[in-house]
Amino acid sequence: MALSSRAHAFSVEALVGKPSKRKIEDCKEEKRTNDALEQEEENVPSATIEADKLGKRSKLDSLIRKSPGVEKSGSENDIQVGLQGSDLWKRFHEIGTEMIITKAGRRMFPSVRVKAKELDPFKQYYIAMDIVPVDSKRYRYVYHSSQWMVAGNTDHSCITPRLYIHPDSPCSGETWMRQVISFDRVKLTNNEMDDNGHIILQSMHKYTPRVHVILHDPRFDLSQIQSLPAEGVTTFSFRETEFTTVTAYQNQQITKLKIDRNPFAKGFRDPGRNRGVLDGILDTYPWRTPLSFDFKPFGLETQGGSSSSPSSCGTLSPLNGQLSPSCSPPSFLLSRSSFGLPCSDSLGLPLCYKMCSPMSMIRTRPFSLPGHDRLQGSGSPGLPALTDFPFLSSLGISALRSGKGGDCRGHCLQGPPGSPHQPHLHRVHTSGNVGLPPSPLQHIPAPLPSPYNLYGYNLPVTSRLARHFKLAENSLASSSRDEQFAQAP
Amino acid sequence: MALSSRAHAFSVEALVGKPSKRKIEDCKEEKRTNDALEQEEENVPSATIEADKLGKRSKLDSLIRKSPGVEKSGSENDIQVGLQGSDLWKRFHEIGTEMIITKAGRRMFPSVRVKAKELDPFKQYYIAMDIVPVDSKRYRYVYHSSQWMVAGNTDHSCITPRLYIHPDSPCSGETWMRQVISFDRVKLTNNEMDDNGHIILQSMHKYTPRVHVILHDPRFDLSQIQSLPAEGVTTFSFRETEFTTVTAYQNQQITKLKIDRNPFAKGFRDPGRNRGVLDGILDTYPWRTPLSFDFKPFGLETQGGSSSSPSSCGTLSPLNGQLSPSCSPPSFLLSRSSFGLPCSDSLGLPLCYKMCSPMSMIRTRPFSLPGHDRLQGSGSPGLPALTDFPFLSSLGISALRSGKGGDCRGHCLQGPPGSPHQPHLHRVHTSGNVGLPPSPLQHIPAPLPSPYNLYGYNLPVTSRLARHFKLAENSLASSSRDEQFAQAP
DNA sequence: AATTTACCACCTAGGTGAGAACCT
DNA sequence: AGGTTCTCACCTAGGTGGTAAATT
Repeated sequence: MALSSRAHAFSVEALVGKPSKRKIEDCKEEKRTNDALEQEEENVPSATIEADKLGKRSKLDSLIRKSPGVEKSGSENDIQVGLQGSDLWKRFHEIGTEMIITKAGRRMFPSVRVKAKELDPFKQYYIAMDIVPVDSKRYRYVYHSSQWMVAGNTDHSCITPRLYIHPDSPCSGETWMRQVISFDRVKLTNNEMDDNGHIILQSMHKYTPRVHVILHDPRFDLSQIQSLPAEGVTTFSFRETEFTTVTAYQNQQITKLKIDRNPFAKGFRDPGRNRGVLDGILDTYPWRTPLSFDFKPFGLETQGGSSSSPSSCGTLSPLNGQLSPSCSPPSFLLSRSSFGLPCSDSLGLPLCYKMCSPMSMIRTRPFSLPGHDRLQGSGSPGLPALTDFPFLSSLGISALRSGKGGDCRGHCLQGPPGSPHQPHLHRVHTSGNVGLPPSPLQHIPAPLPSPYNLYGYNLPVTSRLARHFKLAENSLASSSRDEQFAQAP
Repeated sequence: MALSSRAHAFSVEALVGKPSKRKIEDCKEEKRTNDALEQEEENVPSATIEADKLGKRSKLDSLIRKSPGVEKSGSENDIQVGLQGSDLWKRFHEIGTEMIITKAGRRMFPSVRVKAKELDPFKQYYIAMDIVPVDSKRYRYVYHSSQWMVAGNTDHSCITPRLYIHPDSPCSGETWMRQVISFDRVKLTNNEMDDNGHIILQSMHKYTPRVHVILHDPRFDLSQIQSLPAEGVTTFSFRETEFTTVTAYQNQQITKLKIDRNPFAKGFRDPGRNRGVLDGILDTYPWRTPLSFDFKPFGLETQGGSSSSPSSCGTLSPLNGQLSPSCSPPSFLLSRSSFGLPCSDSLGLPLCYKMCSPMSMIRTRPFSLPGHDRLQGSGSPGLPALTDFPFLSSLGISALRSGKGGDCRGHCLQGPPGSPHQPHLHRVHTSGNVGLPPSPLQHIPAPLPSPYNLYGYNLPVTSRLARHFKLAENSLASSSRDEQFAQAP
């Protein structure tokens, strides 16, 4: 093991136990987290759902539901988003997830990958991600106690998170639902002047990613998009994806888990560790803990397969209470007056647009640079973010390209400073063991994990091995999954 | 030099001279090619333009032209598309371009990269590429004469070329025009059963790529796209991009040039060759011949820069004559009754849709796998092609994903067998020194080539070197270009 | 003293033509 | 004998955490 000497000095013994003691947080936040964890360990969906009901009601009511199976009772919005790879996320969360941020931008590991259900197959949607502060605290890691301590306060209210629009947006509901929606290529940076379209975060702070499903109404002329109010936004977040930003890993257990699970860190793995042959294979496929499977009621869709498993899609009873309002971050939603006028970056490479005015819009077609976290994103590299706003030129604002050229998919929007708190927004948190019965297949033993349910990257599966796994997976159908689903209230 | 022994046995002496004797072709084809070459050597635009006037007239007439500057006189369609890297293409063309095709799919080198002008900035366009046969001949390479000879006939009429829709489609005219539109990630295959969305070609045949600019009318509802007639299609082709398909290189000069210019073949370069330091640098940036610059009247746009050089945009007088009709390939245009109903691939991975009925349509939003040749495509890897047709499910046809997952951008459509010849189509070939005055900047010496005008790939430019080049480029503005422009009649 | 930065070796992922083996 | 397929070494391109130096 090659671990930082700093972490090594204090946290060696912590490597033995798996779920380390939870970090110190203010009570409300702590409670919220523990609630979520309990749910997750019961293998039930856990997601914080924020929905712009105003827009949703007017738009989604008009959806022609053609999806077979479950018909929701009395809810005008069935949209469900499930976290993929929640097992791995939970492993990190139990320790206290840390994410490296660098000036040049660093990918997340794990990355956010979701599956969507109950979208209208015939409607177009944008799917986007942002990362919002969990609280207004600055943290520091105390090595001798292996804990994160509050180290001060930060005012996030003047910073609006950049929005990363999935490069496949807009896309039909049918297509979104058929795929794993991967945000692999999102990069985090601590450079406030970043012009690469990366998500800008402050180090030593707690954040949580959010996923937004945005209905795109095609009736509006795309060239007049600046006057189109954004409607039909449903927002999801998953407690286990919360993390603390760092510029160097603090907790040695996090380092170890990252090295173990991130294929790109394979060079740091200890070859002398006692692992069997199967262990080695499974490390290559870090999708789940070796020989540990959990079975969710949501339908499995293999990456290459058809959506042939309509499996019982449980529903969540919506809880309309505000979730720990004093702790919830200054969130903004992609709703009316959230999308705004993008600003040209002063550096001449405005790959990430900031919302400079509360002007609502839905982009016609994203033009992105990083471009590579498509649906079920492969591990291929990409480059940041340029947004295509047809109305830019009419405002004398030009979107310029990165000198590094290349890809143009994936990009960030950023809200105006001072506007993160939208008064008309509310946050709905679904919790508890509600409406999601375990799959009838959940007790079927799975001999091997499916290579198609793997984490994030294209894996070095030899054709022979791939065939083997493919067969195993097909026979298992919907039994081998690792996801958490949530449904909009 | 590591060249194939086969080629080495016969073609060594040919390495000395640069422009080898032209291959043997039937007269009409040969004339056409020579015409084009003469134009190119005069640094004037050379492109074959095929335009669906029927659609174009009705649609483009309604464009509100907001683009500043040149207003075309009496032409209802100003669209111009210029080939990037035409110098390199010409180098290959002089020898007789060969493209490797493999079962798994092989990229083109050079790849097709274009710039578009005079699009409506506020309209949405699809930009697509296909590759059509130049003739119905099968060729074989005669080593002792270093020539391609006709070796038989082939009936291409039952094969409709797959259409590769640029992964950034649809995109606003403004955005398209701001970028180099790169088809880097197109792959060629000889596997007729290909399910990866690659372009299927026959070995030992001559082909030419075509670029299509397709106006997307946003007034049509995207979910009803199957009933939307495709209109406003303008097609461009460049004579110097013609090539012969091979499974192994035949002409040693081609091998040499590929190795010299393709960064991925650097491992085969001869380190002992006599080249100066500058030569070495320039080989890394194969955009143009070292220390040889040509200056075109079209505006330079650096990859990272703004479109700040409005330079005189000449126009081409359209020639409405049919171009060597007996030789022209069974081409199909993306016009009415060209787009059709995509078919699910029998292999379960229908990443490339074939047009099975003469039903016209424009896709809402491409869903692609290879996904990586964005505007000014980077060298990042990607995966083939899945198309998102919202109406698929209503027809009981499902688009499935590749097991390799990952990217979904870039994809092919294929026309129905037997329908490649559209009776209402005509082909317009612009030729000669028409309407394109040389740039006033064309005699400004360029000390170094711009790293932003490079061929295809993201280049290993160190930050120091990049800064150097960037400065040089900025001072040169529109003087350092390598493109051929054409305008739709 | 805490945190950040720059650089590095070592990975993943995939694009080259060479050359041997294979096919027809 | 011509043409194709497969594997390979050698590249490009870029994602890891370690490490030491720099910064605050």
